[in-house]
Parts: sequence; C-alpha cells; structure tokens
Amino acid sequence: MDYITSVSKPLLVVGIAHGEPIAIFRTFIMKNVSLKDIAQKVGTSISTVSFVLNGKEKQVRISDILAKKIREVAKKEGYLPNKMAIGLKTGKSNIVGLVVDTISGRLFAALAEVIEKELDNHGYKVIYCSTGNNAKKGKELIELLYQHQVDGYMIIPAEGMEKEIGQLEEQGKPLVLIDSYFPKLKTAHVLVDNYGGISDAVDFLVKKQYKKIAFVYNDVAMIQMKERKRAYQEKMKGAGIKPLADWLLKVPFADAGEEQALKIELFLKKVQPDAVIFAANYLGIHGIEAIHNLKLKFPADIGIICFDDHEVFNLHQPAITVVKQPVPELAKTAVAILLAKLRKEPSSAPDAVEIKAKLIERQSTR
Amino acid sequence: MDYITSVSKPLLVVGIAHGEPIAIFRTFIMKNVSLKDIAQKVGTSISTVSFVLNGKEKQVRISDILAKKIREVAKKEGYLPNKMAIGLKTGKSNIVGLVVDTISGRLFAALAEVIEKELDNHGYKVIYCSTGNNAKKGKELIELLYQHQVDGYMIIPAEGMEKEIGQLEEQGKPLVLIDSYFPKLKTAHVLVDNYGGISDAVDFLVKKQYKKIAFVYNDVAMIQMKERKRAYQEKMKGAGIKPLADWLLKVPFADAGEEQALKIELFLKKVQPDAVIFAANYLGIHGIEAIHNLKLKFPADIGIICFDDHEVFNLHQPAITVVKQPVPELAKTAVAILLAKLRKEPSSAPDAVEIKAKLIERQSTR
DNA sequence: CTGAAAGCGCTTACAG
DNA sequence: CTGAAAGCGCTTACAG
Repeated sequence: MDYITSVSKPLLVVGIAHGEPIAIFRTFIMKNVSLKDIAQKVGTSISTVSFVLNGKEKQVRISDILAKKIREVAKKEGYLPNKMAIGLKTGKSNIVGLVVDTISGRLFAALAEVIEKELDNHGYKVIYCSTGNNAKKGKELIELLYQHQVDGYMIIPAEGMEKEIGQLEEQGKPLVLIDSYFPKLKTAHVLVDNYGGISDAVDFLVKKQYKKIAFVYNDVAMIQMKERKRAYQEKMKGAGIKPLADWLLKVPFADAGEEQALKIELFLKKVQPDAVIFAANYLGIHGIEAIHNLKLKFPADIGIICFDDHEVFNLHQPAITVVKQPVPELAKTAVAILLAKLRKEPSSAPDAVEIKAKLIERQSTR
Repeated sequence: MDYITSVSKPLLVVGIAHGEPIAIFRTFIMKNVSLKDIAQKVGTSISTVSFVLNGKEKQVRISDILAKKIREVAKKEGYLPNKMAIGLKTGKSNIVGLVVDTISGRLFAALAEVIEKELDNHGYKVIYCSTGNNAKKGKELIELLYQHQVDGYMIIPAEGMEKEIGQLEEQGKPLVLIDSYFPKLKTAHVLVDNYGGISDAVDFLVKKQYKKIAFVYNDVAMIQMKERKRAYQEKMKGAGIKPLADWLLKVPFADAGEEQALKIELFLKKVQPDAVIFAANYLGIHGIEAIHNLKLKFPADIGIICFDDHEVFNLHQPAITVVKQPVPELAKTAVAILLAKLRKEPSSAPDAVEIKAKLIERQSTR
C-alpha cells in the first residue's frame, strides 16, 4: 500500500471532547438509560414511566405533576427507548426493507430518495439491501429482514426470489414489488409500461425512416425485459419490417462493463444497423462506448435510443433520445400501496399499477 | 394521474401459490417458529435447543442423537431466530450502520458496494441511511441506529453531526468516518488526500500554461472542501499566480441543479478564465452544462478538470480530465479499521489514513 | 449429559 | 390515579 500518504495514530479518547469542556457533553451523553433507571430516579414504577413516555398518560389518568417530572428526568438522562425490546414485545419495528438489485444503479438511487422521504413522513425508516441479482443473496436478505421483524417490504425482484416472495405474501406481510413482478404470483406491484415504452421507441424510429433497427437487451429473465423484447418484435412486424434473428443482441448481465461494450461493438460492426434500441440504460452507456470505439457518429451514421434515462444521456453531445421511466411516480405509487397495507386499510387503490413511460427526443436520432 | 395505463386488482392470495401445489410451499413456509416450539416437538428444553442451534453442543456435551434430532426439527419447521430477541439479550445485532450524505451520489454508490461485500464476508449486514446533508436528520439517524443496537458505524460526516459523533466515540462504539472528519475529534477516519489532489491539478494546469485558473467549490464547511480550497490558493501562489477573489465561485450545496448550472454560467461569462477546477464531481457536471450553454468548446476555449471521477466524464466527448478518488481503497481501508474495532483488537493499523488521489489526463485540457 | 431459571428492556392487561 | 406481574424469544450461568 504505497498509496498511504500520511498516517497518524490518534490518542485514545475517553470522555474528552477536544476543545470542549467535558461537562457539556456529559449532559447529552447517550447512555443506556432504561425505563427502570428513570422509574428509580423519579420514585415511581416502570409502567407509569412507560405510559407517560408513550403519551398515554391521559388514558391511564396519571397526574400532571408526575407526568411532567417523568418527562423531565427522561430528557435530562437522555433516554432513548431500546428498539430491540420494543420490537420483541410488539412485533413491530417501524422499519421497511427495500431490496434492490444493485445499489449503484440509477433506478435505485432515484427510487430510494423518494421512498425514504415519503416513508419518513409516516414514521417509517428504510433499510436498504442489495442482491446483486444473486438468487441466494436475495433469499438471505429477505430472511434477514424477516428476522429483524421488518414491518413491510419493497422489493425490486430478481430471478430466483419467487419462492421467498411467495412466502412473504402467504404470511400476509405488507409487500410491494417495483419494476417487475412474477406473473404466477398476485403480489402488488408497480412498474413502468414496458411494452408501451418500447412500442413508442419503435414507432418513433420507423416514422424517421429507419429500417434496420437493432435491439440490444440482457439475459435477465424477468417480465420487464420480456415485455420490452416482445414490444420490439411485434411492433417491428406491425411496421412491415421483419427483424432478423441477428438484429437482436442479448448481453449477459453478469459480464464486466468492458466485456459488454466489446460485445456491442462486434455486434454493431457485423450487423450494421441504421438504428439501435438499447433496452436498459447501462446497456446504452456501454453502447455509446462501443460506438465511440467504432468511430461512428450519431445521428449521422447510426440512430440510437435508450430505454430509461441517465445523467450521461442528457449531458452527452449529441444528447441521447430516451424513453424515460417516471421513477418518482413509481416510487410514490409503491409507497402509497405499501402504506395502505401497513395500515391494514382495505386497499381502495389498485394493487397492480403500470405507469406510462415518456419518449424524450434529443439529438441521437435524425 | 392520467399516467396510469392499466390496472388490475389481484385476487386475494391466501396460502396459494399459483401453478405450484400448496404442499411444496408448506414445507418451507416462514412461520414464527420459536425455540420453545422446537423444544416441545423434540421433547427437550429450550436451553438445549439453543445450545445445539448455536453450535455449542460439544462444549455442553449434548448427545449426538439429540443434537441431530434438534437440527432436523429446526430445519423442517423452518426455524429462523428472532434477531430482536437475540439483540435484546446480547446487545449485539451484527449490523453496521452506514450513514451517508446523499444516496444518489457516486461516492455513496461506489463505497456501498465494496463495504457491503467486505462486511458480508465477516458476518455483518449493512443498514444505509442518508442525511441529505441535514444536521437534524443526521442526529436522528445516529440515534436510530443506536437504538437499534447497531454494532458499528461508518459515517460520511456532514456539518452539525459533530456532537453525536463525539458521543458515539465516548461510548466506545466502533466507528470510522469516511471522506471527511472533524479536526477537533480524534475519530478514526479514512479519506482521500484532498490537498495533494488539488495540488496536482493546479500543477498540471500551470505546466500547460494556463494562467487564469478559476476554482468552483461549494459551501459545505467540512475539512475535505477546506483542504481543496487551501491547496488551490497555496499552489497558485506558489506558481507565482495570485488568484483574485473573484476567480473563486462558491455554489450553495442546497441549490437546485439548474440553479447551480446557471450560477456557474454567469460566473464563467463574467470572469472568463482560461481554465476551471471543479472541486466536486457534481459541480463538474453542472459546469459542463454551463459551458454547453455558453457555447464554449473545451479544450479550445477553456480547460477543465474535476475533482472526483464520474461516468459522465469518461463518456463525454471530449472526455474530462479528473483527479480520481481511490474509492475502493477508501472503502476497504475503512472496513479494515472498523473490523479491528468490532473485534476489539488492539488496532495495529493506523486509525487516520489519507490515500492519494490520481490525476487522469483526458481531453478537456490542451 | 440436560433442564430450570434469571434477565435483557420493553408493553399492557389486571388489580387495587 | 398507580404498581406488580406476565411475557415477547432468546442466552447463559448454575445446579444437578
């Protein structure tokens, strides 16, 4: 590790706040203060303290003086309830588990921000976990969340998670899937209108007189990708163009980035399409790399359009035309469904929602 | 919501797995099976079951037959230990809390992936939380993690979290800061060599004969940004160039993206530097927008260099020269420090590490 | 070799 | 108006 430039070993710091008098910190120090401690200090019982601190003093008719005293002491001592104990007792955690495929994906980042904010407004915290599209990890994570008594689940499902998701459902756990679902299960889900999005892309390219339109997708055998592919094939046929088998390129999801770019490069070189649809944003990114490497220019040499937007596409010169997923709407809708389930409301809203994607024309098509 | 395209209300699914016989699911169903249940089924005591399931059968000399039986029943019943109960009893959760500023940032995404994998190898799961650079939220999140008996903390500190971080330290909680730290506290931390990184950038530009080098930074009053600014000022002076006050632009972190781009645009228009250093990657992204809007070309009209890499910079044409943070090394080092603390090892490694950044020349400078 | 019992920190009927 | 007590599901000395 010749990387390390400068190191220093800090002093052992015990109870000292550098530059600050220790007394100030003492007041706010987080100790393991329990209800028992407070009860003793105040000279009352644990139950009374619990009632007051949970705002149930009126129901149980505890005197204002006592209640006030209890609150004061709790504050002074810096009481923080032990969530483990509460969870064990009540079976509730006020936590929602969000399971995603990869944490570095754009979809996740955009989703997470909205979901965290929305759920926070309702008193729920979010735990994130990522499966890396690995079935075993997915199973483990769901079990882990289950063991931690998570109240609700939001899952971007991956291959191989069908069984665990089915089990959560059987248990009646509040659960909503995002971005995909398993057709065999009737789990609540919200996702983009994949079929419609790719249909729009094909229509758009056909109207622009593109003829040889290629389609680059991945090997994730989930409904969202299947729908995109189906839309491509049906719409092409509808336009009177029969796409040859070799106009389609399936890039393994697990391949390294450079490997994917290389495969796309070879594909484009061989097939020489006049336009390409990339069925996922990361494929589009690798596609741009490939096109750069081939020294092709777009839209002059080739037209491109990508399903799902990304910062890169907007900033690129020329900017890339995309089919944009309404990610904030997806997130909000999913949260709304989950909240209804958490509240055990007779969900008035539909439990299976598709939201339209929107084609945004930029400069990567003629 | 005219966005909604098609909706359908699934059947109520209770104990039915569509297309699969119910019996198959029954076997694996996640019930709330407890030690007590297993003890009853086997006809032994809770403690014996606990010992066996925790692999302590040898220590306590439980007969192989009994142990085997217990394991069988546990498996058949789908026993999953209640982590709340374990946590309450042991005070351990096997969870590490990772607190970041924003979850959609590149730094977070790259860090999270490495951290999750490394900690997973050691039996720890990760909970992510984001503060949105809001001091109040930061405080709440640390408290929340504390209440959930998290075993260790990895924190990208933001302004206003000093007190809580000091408290964690006083409590002797395993804790390591990433990307920044508070000079007054001696908390373990690992970050990039900010001073060296910007120094290299200035040297590089000076060597390329740039004279009027501007510096765009933000108002986050944390050490990492202060160091970057200090490096700019000192190195410019060292090169015999006295940067005027108006060569520096401080962009409020809280501003919306377009607002930031606009401020940078006006700044560049007014100051007309021949090169700009952007002190954070998102500033560079807004800077590129601004430069596009001004119809300037780089490197012809202006040279640019950005602290911290981003997908956008590599894919942009021309690609942007950057000072790259060694994010995986940061993450690995931080995890190593934290693990030592979790194991209560007399940390042999240094507790304060700076890792060198690396200048990557691309095409945005002449 | 195995079990009864205490206790982690809470909540919440129940009794007074 | 307030307190004693049971119990959530575990772990772990302790006793036999």
